Amino acid sequence: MSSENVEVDEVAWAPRRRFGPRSAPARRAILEAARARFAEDGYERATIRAIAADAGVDPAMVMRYYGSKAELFTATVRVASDLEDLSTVPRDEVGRRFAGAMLGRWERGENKPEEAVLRAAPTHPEAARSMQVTFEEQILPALRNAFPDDPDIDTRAGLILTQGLGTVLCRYVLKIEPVASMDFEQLLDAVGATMQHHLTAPLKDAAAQGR
Amino acid sequence: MSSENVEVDEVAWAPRRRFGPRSAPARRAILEAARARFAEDGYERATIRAIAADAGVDPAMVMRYYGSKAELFTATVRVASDLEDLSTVPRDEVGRRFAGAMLGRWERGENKPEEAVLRAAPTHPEAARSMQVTFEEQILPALRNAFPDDPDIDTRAGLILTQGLGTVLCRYVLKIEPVASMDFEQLLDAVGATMQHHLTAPLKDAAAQGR
DNA sequence: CCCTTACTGTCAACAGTGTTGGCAAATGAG
DNA sequence: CTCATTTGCCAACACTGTTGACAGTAAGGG
Repeated sequence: MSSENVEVDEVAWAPRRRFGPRSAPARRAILEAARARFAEDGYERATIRAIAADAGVDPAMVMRYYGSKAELFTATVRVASDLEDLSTVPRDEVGRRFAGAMLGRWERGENKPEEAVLRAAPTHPEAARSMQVTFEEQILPALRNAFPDDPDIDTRAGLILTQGLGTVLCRYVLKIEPVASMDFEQLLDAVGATMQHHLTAPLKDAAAQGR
Repeated sequence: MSSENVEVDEVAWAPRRRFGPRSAPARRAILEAARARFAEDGYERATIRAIAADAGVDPAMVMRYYGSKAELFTATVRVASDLEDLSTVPRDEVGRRFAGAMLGRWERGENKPEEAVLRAAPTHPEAARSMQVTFEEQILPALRNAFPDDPDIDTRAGLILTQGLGTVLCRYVLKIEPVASMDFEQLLDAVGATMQHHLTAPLKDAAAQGR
């Protein structure tokens, strides 16, 4: 391999590797098996060998196609969750609507990738960062759209996240009673109310630091 | 069903076997090193070999004294969190006081065992169960004491847990902005208010399908 | 046709993990 | 002293993520 012939096309950090179309079925099978294993067993307990066995390929192929276990994980959690438009919702109902959108997916079980990343986040910084990105790209714009004139909307969105993530964690991940078995409508009512509180209640002045 | 053992030795929490007092320093060193490693690295990334190296003992000694990595973990998270008596607090201030007690420990960094168990809980069912026990033995009695006549206090305590755990998760574990860098007093005010809401706001009737 | 080249797959190996059992030294009781 | 128990060290096992060498395989050009 001569040096002049090598094209240094943007491979610096690009996750884009070049593979022929012949391996597409194998790659897809790997991704599918990884999604299931990660969601069910969590990041650490899901082994590459098990994923490869589920997909019917050699473990080395997983490495070849996805680089590492961490990259395979990030590939599985690449999801575009479409949050409904909240700009037309009455301001005193946004909290309830947001709670319904967030909890509803978990209640219906349409949350495989999110469950995987939430289970991995506390011990895997990359997963935690993925949650930060999801918050900034999904939740924050939706709430900014609903309250375009509120200067504190970012802080309020963060507070809403604490209530939402905590509910999801207790009910669907840790399964802590009585939250796990609580009537969904009752839970939705309470969580929606506190989210609404975070959205509209006056915030304590924190300008003491900005002299 | 109370057992007769009243004296809980700091070190003598070995599974079944009895060990001589000569190994007490080693056992204590192991427990201390494990506490630090589990809190900092999480359950899976904290290796027994590293814990043994920190404690200056052979990895096999960890197994001999604590049986397994999981048992060592449960030994480290045996914590008696002192929750203040809430029975004398005015009813409209319990939420704020509880938020201060829960978040204050994390803000001051007095939370090593809790951080370890919270990081491990999403992927380790035993850790999740440990959180259930903590909720039942610490949080629930304290709130029952503060609201002895409320028949829904268990449900309300669960709702409070969702707000509390979510806040801790976002701010101290996942470090999601803007919650992580938010002014503590402002955060405490908002979280305390929603906890108060969970405590005193009317609950939606869930008896429709209950009977 | 063969030859070249890149892609696809298989296998073995490496360093690291939790865990186990064997064996030597130390300690204390008789 | 002898002897049994405790304490510690070491090597090994099965497993993990990861790497590299090697063998088929499809495509394209002479």
